[in-house]
Amino acid sequence: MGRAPCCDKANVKRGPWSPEEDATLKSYVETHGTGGNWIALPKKAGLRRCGKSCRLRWLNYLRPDIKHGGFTEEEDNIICTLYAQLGSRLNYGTLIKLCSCLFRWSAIASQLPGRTDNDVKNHWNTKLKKKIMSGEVSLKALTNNDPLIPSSPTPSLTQNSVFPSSQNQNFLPPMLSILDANSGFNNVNEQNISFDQTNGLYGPHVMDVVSEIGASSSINNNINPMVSLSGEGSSVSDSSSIAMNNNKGSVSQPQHASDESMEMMDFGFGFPYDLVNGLNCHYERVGEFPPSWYPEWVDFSYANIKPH
DNA sequence: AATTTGATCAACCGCGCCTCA
DNA sequence: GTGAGGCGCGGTTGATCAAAT
Repeated sequence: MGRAPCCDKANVKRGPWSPEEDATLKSYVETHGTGGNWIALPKKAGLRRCGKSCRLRWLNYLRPDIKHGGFTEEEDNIICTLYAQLGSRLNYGTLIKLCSCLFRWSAIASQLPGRTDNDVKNHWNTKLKKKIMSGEVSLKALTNNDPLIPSSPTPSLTQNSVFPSSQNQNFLPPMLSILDANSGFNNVNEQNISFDQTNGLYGPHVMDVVSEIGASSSINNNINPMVSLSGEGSSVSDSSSIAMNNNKGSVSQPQHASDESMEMMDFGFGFPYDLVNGLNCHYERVGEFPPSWYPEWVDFSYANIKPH
């Protein structure tokens, strides 16, 4: 039995908004505000629309500070830069996808005044991704001097965090740190995972491990991987942790190897395997991703990106 | 001129998380 | 502590328009 629908779908209008509906919604919100209840708003405003639809229309189109039109080159750069920080972290995971940790377009959008997460997402999927694939644009990590990056690592990580401290010269990059934490996965141990810090290359076994995660037969059935991100979706986080959790059903873990393991090769949100592989599993541009920088990278996503 | 293909983006959808009774 | 209601998120769909054939 699924959840109850948020509205009576038979009696609400769907599809494109008419200018009259826009005017009604805009006028109502500007006069009365949302009242903290989008579900009740359409009835009060006299609209035959779902509350969620009203909210989306307001946030993505009618809000007074919304920017319409093409993205500037500067905005593209910001998106690419932030994607390199946040997006690639997601790619590390296949794993993270497994763990239901969602990539946050809203975090990127929050750095672009007047842009919505929907805008940024569409722009990325339709234009930037293609530019990157064609080599026209490159994903570039920020430097430590970049104003978007904290000047020093924020004290946000708990002692239980699997992410390494800046002082640890032998840490693995994030993906392997995560893998390493999930000791329930077969073949994940110091003998068969290697990372050449001089050349910035993962050892050849890494992708085998990642692929293995996509196959339920290789996962210890008693263990459910879970990434717990405190503050997710609400406010700035002051801690983060990655923990193992045995609660069945709390985390989406593939139950059938075939489809899920194939899907794994896509690494989430349409990022082709080859590109992800190039970016994350072989640090050909190691100069742009100095290993000593990873801790800040990790911190950054939790401590400095503020949701709307 | 007609048709097909591709690009764009507004809108919908389902689901996880949060709040509150 | 629990469950319902609501919010906010990323993923996906589909309508529309432009370009190509």
